[in-house]
Amino acid sequence: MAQIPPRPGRGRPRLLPGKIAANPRDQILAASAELFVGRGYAGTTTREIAEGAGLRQASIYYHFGSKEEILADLLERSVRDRVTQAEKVETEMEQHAPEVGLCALAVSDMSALVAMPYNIGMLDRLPDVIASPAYARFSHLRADLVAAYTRSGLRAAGEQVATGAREPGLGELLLPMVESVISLRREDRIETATVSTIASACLRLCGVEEELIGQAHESAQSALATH
Amino acid sequence: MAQIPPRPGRGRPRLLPGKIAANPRDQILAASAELFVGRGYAGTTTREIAEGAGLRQASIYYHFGSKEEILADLLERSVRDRVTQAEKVETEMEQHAPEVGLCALAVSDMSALVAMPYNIGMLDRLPDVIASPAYARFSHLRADLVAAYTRSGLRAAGEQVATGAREPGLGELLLPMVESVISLRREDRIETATVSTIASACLRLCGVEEELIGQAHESAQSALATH
DNA sequence: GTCTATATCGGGATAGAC
DNA sequence: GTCTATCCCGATATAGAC
Repeated sequence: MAQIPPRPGRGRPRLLPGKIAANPRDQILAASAELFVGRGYAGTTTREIAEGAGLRQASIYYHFGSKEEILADLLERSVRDRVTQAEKVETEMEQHAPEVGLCALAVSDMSALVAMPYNIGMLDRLPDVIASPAYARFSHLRADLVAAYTRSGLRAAGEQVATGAREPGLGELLLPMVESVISLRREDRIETATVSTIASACLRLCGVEEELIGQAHESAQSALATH
Repeated sequence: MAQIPPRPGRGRPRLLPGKIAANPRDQILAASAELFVGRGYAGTTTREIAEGAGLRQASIYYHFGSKEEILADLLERSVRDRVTQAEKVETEMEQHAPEVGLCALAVSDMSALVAMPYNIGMLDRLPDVIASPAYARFSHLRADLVAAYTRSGLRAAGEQVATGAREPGLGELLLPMVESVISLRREDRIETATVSTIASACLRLCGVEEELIGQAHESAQSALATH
């Protein structure tokens, strides 16, 4: 916030100049996100985080009480935003055709995933993260997300698909597919064609007929744009 | 510590009686598999492995040179078998209809995944495993698997699907979906209905028409049974 | 072949100077 | 607010008894 130029008054000068984020707290979060996703939570050391954030290992503890607290912060950011956005899209799409709603949900969720720095959307799929006490406080958000996909999926699904997909919940099939967008990223970017392909796959998975898919895309796109 | 006097013999008596596996080496592998998948590789300690295998931490090093060597063993088992089986199924299905081939590939691969103890099929998706030097020696096998799915998928795909799925490779979409069977397991068992649902999803993803899907299942099932 | 004991190292976290 | 220095614990791996 109130950053006085590098005048060495309160606190020593930072070891490295700032990168993307302005304040050190966000730099720590950014570095942690990258490392947690790239090496796992347990596989990442606070020294590596410090190096990535451009300060010393001990300085992290001025901003966070523990390594786990960093994880908790990242987890909350990554999941909560997706859930609120998913439910918002869901209600906005009630007036549209079922397959349009599902398409919009998938597209907007993938956009959210891709917009997240360093693929932190996959954080809550890592075993060491799930095993962490920090995860328990956010696991219900994940369940909300699955539920949203199940609802949208069942609306769009043809009959034979809907009954066949009771076990497991349709959302548990759709969500991994949507989240596969994460591993398809290259260098922090994603082709819009890839997003379209995956969204189409979701519709096909629910048995939406081929002719409707293309149109659902356009409808979803414009519906999302207006809001 | 040190409250029980030791008994002499060729090697001291094991701390705990054997569980599933007969020999200690397999017990170590089994315990490691469960722990690696449940807490990540870096998040698992050799003490925990030892406890799970029913011996002392240091005794592990009679059977394996290092923790990483255990990981390498597990990685090789889990991926190699899938690749050989996938390519075998692929050639056997050349004479059948394209959608039957893809269905058979998906079903047999899921069977392999589910047959693996403790979901080790997901091992090579963990960041800390991928970051490990042990992984590099097997990453090409993973690529072979993706390639097999891409080939089978393109054969089965309708035209608009095939062109739309160039980027990313179709296999990179199909494989995560097939592997989602892992997280849908409950207590080491999986409903055959779940496998069918996912296989159907693969066919739909490739644009196979709804009427053909049911029959493809039966054909694939019987074709797999004869071999 | 498994144990006990321990060396050695690395990681998270704290204390206190500036 | 960041640093240096260090504590303390836990983790991997080794040595050697039995």
